[in-house]
Amino acid sequence: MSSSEKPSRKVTSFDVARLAGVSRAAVSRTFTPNASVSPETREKVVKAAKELGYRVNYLARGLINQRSDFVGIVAAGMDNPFRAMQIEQITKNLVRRNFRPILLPADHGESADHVMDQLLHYSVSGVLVTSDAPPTALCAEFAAAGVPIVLINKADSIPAVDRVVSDNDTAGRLAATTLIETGARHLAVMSAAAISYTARRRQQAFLACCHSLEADVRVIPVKINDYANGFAAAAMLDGVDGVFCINDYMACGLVDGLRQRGVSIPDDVRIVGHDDVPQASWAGYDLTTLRQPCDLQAEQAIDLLLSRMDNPETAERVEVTPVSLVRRSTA
Amino acid sequence: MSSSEKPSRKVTSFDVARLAGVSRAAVSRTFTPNASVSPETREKVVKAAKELGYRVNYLARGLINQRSDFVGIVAAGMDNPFRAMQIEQITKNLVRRNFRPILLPADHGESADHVMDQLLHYSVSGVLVTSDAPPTALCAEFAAAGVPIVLINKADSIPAVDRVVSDNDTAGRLAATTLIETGARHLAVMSAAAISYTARRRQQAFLACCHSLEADVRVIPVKINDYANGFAAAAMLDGVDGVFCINDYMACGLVDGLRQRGVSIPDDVRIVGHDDVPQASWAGYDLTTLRQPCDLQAEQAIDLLLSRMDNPETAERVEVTPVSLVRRSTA
DNA sequence: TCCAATATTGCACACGTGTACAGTTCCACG
DNA sequence: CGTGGAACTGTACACGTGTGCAATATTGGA
Repeated sequence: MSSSEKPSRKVTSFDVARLAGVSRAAVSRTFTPNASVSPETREKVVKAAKELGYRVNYLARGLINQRSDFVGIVAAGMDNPFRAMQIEQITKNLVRRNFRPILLPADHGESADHVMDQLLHYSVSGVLVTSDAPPTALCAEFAAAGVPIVLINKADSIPAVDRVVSDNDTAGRLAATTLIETGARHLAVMSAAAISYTARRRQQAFLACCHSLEADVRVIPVKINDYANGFAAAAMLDGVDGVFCINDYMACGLVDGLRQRGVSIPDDVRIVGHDDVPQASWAGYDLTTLRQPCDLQAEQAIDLLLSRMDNPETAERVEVTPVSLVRRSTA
Repeated sequence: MSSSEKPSRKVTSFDVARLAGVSRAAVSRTFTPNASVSPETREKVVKAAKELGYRVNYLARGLINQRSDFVGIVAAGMDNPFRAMQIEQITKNLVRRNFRPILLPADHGESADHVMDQLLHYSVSGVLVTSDAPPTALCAEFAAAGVPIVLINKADSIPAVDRVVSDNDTAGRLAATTLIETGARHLAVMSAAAISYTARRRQQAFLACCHSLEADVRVIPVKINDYANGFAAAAMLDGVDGVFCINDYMACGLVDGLRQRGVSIPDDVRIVGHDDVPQASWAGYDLTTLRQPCDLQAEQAIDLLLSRMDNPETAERVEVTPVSLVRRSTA
């Protein structure tokens, strides 16, 4: 009201110290956990701070602590709903643990280099990579610079770089057995194996399982694992009566493409997807799919980050998260 | 190879200066745009920097420049695909302009306070708010602290707080005329007007247009503008043959709900959505909808941010982005 | 050759904070 | 009352950088 302050300058710990009649160190200690301050000093400081609207400058704190509470998230393909789920889980988890997530979209391959390079200018506490095209060399550089880095669903084994990967082998096997069990005899797997480790791995496991069961199986290659490619692929399914789509995003496209061609699901063609994105449970699709617990993945990835912050010398670790079959109406 | 350096300590401009045989100021100037350095000095510095793997510490730079290149993004309801589009556009635009987006999920109302409060500890260059529940008081506090803040699709007019809003009035009118034009006679609008300014505004415009055309119209209130509520609302449509869904996310639910009840679209019920999310163009829905240009919104929001950074005293401004009708098969 | 104008350089300070160290106060116990 | 210890406080330095200012080197012209 009457306090018509002009906040032209940021208020610093000096101002608070002066107003509270204590040393600046006392102010610092008041806002530092586990520091030694007497109750009355603390009270004076808190009062003065509130009056001035003081907030600790975390950048300055990070400068001296060599640790900034920032965590970089490198993500590509944000049109895929699963990516959105991932990012939501990761950011929420980070914020809950008092980190600040810096979100870096890295779609065009070469831009990932540039974008990740930028991160090295901030003293990020760590980096999470969910991109499909991570520059391996750059990851190694982060590790060399002492920045903990965790890859989610990535291939490359890099010294000192931890990973969280979904159980793709079980996924491929469950997909195959479910399709066969529900009556499919001529199977196929749709994936852009060339550009995605995850797709490659699931495809291999699926094929291996089919072969061991002596089932007829073929590969339907696509360029990108997205809706449009799934939709278009509906035209290339002659004779196939059971398809494993490497992700739900593409599976939705396939379902729509098949329906448009008058193919009945699951009577003519059975479909199993992967990820359990929200759309998979929508009544319009009701996809049978393999759920990937992206909340758990976020949790484990950040745990790995923290653990490596404490002792950076550990050998690289791999956490495998379980998949679970969600039976719906497409298989 | 042979250079078995132990990078235990961060390399600073001192190290570079020593190796290059120049002063530390020369190093700083080399990496500062528009600074005066001779070509040969610059070359020596660049060479030394590359050899040591030196990177400017942006936190320290921000400390002295009073300006970190961080921009906070406060977002809620990330399950809505439109939010994902928004976040993708905003982050890409920010990165392109050499800012670092800090993504803050703020779902549970009171947590928005806490989360935004955290931002004041970093010298963020600005804040973008897309949340449906923005703490007005806190926004004012940011403005008072001299932090530029832009609201996207928000209601409150706050001194020194700029806004980008979609043209909700035109949206409501276009929805009404399109439904009537395609044969609907008993209209309805579905929205959670209580919790969302956007929903309220579109609903008002829709109702006003219906009234002026003397069309029969009613309101179908829902709790949240999401898929599940849209799906459930399919049971409450007796007599209605044209529905304006406040967003596509909910419209998808309504479509699925109606189909499950054997209602034919658009013969029995016409539907117009809003946002033009990816799913609206999926063959399974093929929603007639109102496109909101979220790339343009991101561009304008960041423009406003920059412009207010230069002169903070400007009166608050409002940019209205156009909507365009996308005719598909549901109306 | 000499001078003025310009370009470049280095010194020193500033940004806002955490914390080791030494000094002070206080309390409990012998 | 004396003493040891614990609790607290303040001083001073460190973190890594940008930049004003004065000093110096360079250039151009007469």
